[in-house]
Amino acid sequence: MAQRDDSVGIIQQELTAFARRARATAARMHPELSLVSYTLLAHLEDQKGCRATDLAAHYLLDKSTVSRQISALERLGFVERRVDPDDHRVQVLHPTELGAQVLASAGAQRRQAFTDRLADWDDADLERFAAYLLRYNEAQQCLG
Amino acid sequence: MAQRDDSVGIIQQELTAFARRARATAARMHPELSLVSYTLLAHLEDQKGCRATDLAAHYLLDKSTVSRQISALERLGFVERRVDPDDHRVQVLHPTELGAQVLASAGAQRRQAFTDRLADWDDADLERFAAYLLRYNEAQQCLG
DNA sequence: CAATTCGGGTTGTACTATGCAACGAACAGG
DNA sequence: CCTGTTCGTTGCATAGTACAACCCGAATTG
Repeated sequence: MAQRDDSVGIIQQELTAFARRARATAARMHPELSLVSYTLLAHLEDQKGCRATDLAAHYLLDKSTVSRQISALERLGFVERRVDPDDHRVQVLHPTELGAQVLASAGAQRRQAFTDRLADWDDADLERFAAYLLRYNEAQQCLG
Repeated sequence: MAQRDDSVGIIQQELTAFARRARATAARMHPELSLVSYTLLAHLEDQKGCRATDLAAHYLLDKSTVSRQISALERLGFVERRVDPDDHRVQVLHPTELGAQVLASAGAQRRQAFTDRLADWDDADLERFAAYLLRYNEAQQCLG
């Protein structure tokens, strides 16, 4: 049991340390797209467009926060709003061509940074690490 | 190689998703100690006291940010400053008794949340996951 | 149809976290 | 001493965030 507790403690500590540095790391990697903007824009691309309310629900953010983030992204020309013809309250958000490019570029930089950092890992370890993270985050989703 | 790239991509995505939620999660778990305050205070306890500059270097923060965070923690009575007798520029920071209690309480809540979330993992998986996270973060340190 | 409620977004306000630049204080070496 | 370096604080600016109050359009209901 002590061994198990140790493992949990390390996992807690190391994930916390990572989270603590993530924002600054993102800012250094791609200054043009903050971690928040990156995740919102990536979600829009994944979902092939969605509403501001959906983003708020998915990232546990207040709708006002999302509204401002989207305004900023629109000002930068990274997202565009399309009013839903069936319900004029709703704006369906999509990345613009430019937004998609910037997102791809930031994504490539993130990917490269991770590739470098994991360069000396062997394939089997990488695969298991990826599987563990997936499993961990799936469990987290369920807690709301 | 494709398999390897997939693994890297998943690791990038899942760590990003975790980071994105960490702040809000911490706020829900222990409202009296934000993620930032928690990590700084925890580091002080781990290191049995250290300088503001050390905290800044470790967490990639500006020294002014650390200065203000420490001021806030001092105002709350969670840390105390001891001027180094050998160098009057330096303040060695320590958690107070109260700070240690609050830290222990927040730590217990974090620990419990992780224990719950990892309840159905077997010991060997936990140990390997912990080892992977340690290895990952060690590599990150070196890039600083 | 009119009135009410509901859902999606925006805006006002306030607060926290953060960085950069300018500074002050103290040490270190000539 | 004078100069450069290190540690920390403070002034200023900015981003991210929440909450509450609001507006607008849609749905419901009497």
